[in-house]
Amino acid sequence: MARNKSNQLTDGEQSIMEVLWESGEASVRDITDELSKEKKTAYTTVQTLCKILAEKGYADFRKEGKAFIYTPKITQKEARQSALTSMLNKFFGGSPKVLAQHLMQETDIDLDDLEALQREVDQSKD
Amino acid sequence: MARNKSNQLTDGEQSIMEVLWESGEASVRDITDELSKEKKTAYTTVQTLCKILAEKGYADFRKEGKAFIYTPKITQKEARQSALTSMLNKFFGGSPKVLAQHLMQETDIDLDDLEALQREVDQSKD
DNA sequence: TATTTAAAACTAATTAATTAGTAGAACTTT
DNA sequence: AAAGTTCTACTAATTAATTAGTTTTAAATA
Repeated sequence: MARNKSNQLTDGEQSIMEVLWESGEASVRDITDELSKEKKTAYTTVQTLCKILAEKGYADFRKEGKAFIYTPKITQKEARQSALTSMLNKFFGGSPKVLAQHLMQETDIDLDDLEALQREVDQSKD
Repeated sequence: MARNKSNQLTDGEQSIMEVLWESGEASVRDITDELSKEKKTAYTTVQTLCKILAEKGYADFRKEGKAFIYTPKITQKEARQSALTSMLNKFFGGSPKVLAQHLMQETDIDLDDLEALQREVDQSKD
């Protein structure tokens, strides 16, 4: 028997989505060039990953000339939500409080920051 | 070429660590029985995963009679820290503020809760 | 139009992860 | 001591993920 397909973005998928979120849309060539700034990446590697992203429903594509242009199908916000929920359940017993506690213990975030964030959150609800 | 070994706990590894954290130590039999309450799991599956956990440095073992007894080598807190840091970098651009914002938007946690947690955190620092 | 170029399509190799069966050793019980 | 139990060790099958080479196709240009 074998593993299930991960519903979370893998590292490779993530780095491509990052480019798509940043630029709105990008060809395989665009993505390859962008990723290669960080770490030399083969065109065909990106091509394969893009196809997988489309299969998994994270990206869409259209043909323009002979090249495929990919666009993100989920927003960064949705990806973050999904990641947050998944890690909440996996590591923190589903308790946001336990996560928040760790967050305050292990990062430089403090109450003032949180208050400011709360105001932003409240405003965006209107 | 192929993927790297994940430095994060996989789902299978996680579920075993959960048992070890809960009970302090457990034989393969103990773990198998515990996991099988949730989902029938073969003894040898647990055995394989335990071996991997030991290889990866997440668990220790000692022989008692003819059975191996496994103990956690990292604490749940350490696993949470590591997961938190990793997701912070992967999904939230390393920004705890962005994560906190999502946390307040998408869970029922609010500022009062966070203030209470902050007090606990402060106290534990003394 | 022939050649070059660039993209997709196809192929491939490797390791991790998941799940579990089988063989064999050692201990227990009758 | 023979039989049964239970554990480890070994083996194995399958899919996901990662990375990229080779072949084919189509467009651009000389």
